[in-house]
Amino acid sequence: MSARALPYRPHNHDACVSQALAEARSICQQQNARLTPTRERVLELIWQSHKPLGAYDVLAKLTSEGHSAAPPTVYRALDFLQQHGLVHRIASLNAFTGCAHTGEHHTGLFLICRTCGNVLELTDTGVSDAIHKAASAEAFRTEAITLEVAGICPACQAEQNHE
Amino acid sequence: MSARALPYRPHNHDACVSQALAEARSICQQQNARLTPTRERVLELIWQSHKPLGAYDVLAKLTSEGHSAAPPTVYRALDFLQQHGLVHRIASLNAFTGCAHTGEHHTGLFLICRTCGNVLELTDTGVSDAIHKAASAEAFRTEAITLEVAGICPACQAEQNHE
DNA sequence: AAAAAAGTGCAACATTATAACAGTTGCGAG
DNA sequence: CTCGCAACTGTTATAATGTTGCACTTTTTT
Ligand SMILES: [Zn+2]
Ligand SMILES: [Zn+2]
Ligand SMILES: [Zn+2]
Ligand SMILES: [Zn+2]
Repeated sequence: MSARALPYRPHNHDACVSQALAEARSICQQQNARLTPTRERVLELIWQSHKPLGAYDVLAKLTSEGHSAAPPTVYRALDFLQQHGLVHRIASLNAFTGCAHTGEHHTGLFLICRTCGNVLELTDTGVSDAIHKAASAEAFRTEAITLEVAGICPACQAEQNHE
Repeated sequence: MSARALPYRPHNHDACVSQALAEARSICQQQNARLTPTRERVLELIWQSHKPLGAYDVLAKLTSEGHSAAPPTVYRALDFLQQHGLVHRIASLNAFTGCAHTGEHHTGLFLICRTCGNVLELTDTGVSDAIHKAASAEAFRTEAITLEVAGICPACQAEQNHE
């Protein structure tokens, strides 16, 4: 089989972060949106790892940096980032994760490891076609899809087998 | 096209409720689980309509009936009902809906109308096969799937066109 | 009947998210 | 330039959702 996806193996995560920030700047410029320091910092914090971060986790990191912040600060930044497709909210975790497919106008499928907490975002036309087809069969007009798969990632499966 | 699914047309909803309760009794008996009065009443309240109900909505109805209840009462009943496959939690709404496919050991796909709030639960092997396939391709071991589709139901689409 | 297990009531608390309003900043029109 | 609007931010308070811990009761098992 081919190489594991990034979250499942050691990698230069700083590259993930700087690429995400670069794309964010580019996208905001295109869309005439202001990626203010707070927003950029929140995005960077979200990208600290491939584990989704709760709004209050972000808040704690901000305040620990001396940033005088309250919940609305964080939620407003997260709303902005979601609106511009830079982060996703994981409904089953009440947490946020950086978008791995910015600009692609995609329907994300999230693989959430319940052991290590890492999340891998996929896009899969087979899946989204099947969903649209099923919805259409009921004459339902689809607008948004929440698709979150919980389970065990390959790295954690290997861990388990070594025990 | 064939007849619309139940939530999308007038129907004898009392039949939905009594069938759901009958199945619940049968399933609990099979599984040696105790469908106590509180649990049964919560299930009945959840089935009051095809719109998901929040835990605190259930709580309000219980207390308005004179039942001395606190949040844990409701959450415990809901946990029990979920455990036995009698209700589902809709993560994107923080709300609960009666299971329309009890006993089938299924992966639900929920079509959620953002206008009327009704939810239709489907099972679709095409969809779940596609999801399992996508997860397997990443060597991910799937345990649970959250799949919620937001949009406009056929009934509400018709409404819009009449305006 | 005694012991164990499952269920319930209750109080307190934890977590997640929003409302309302005042102040500030960036930016274009005149 | 500077006035004025729109977007953004800070702050306080509050709403909505969910959990913990413990004492007590009911049911089941032995
Ligand atoms: Zn990375
Ligand atoms: Zn893992
Ligand atoms: Zn019905
Ligand atoms: Zn509708």
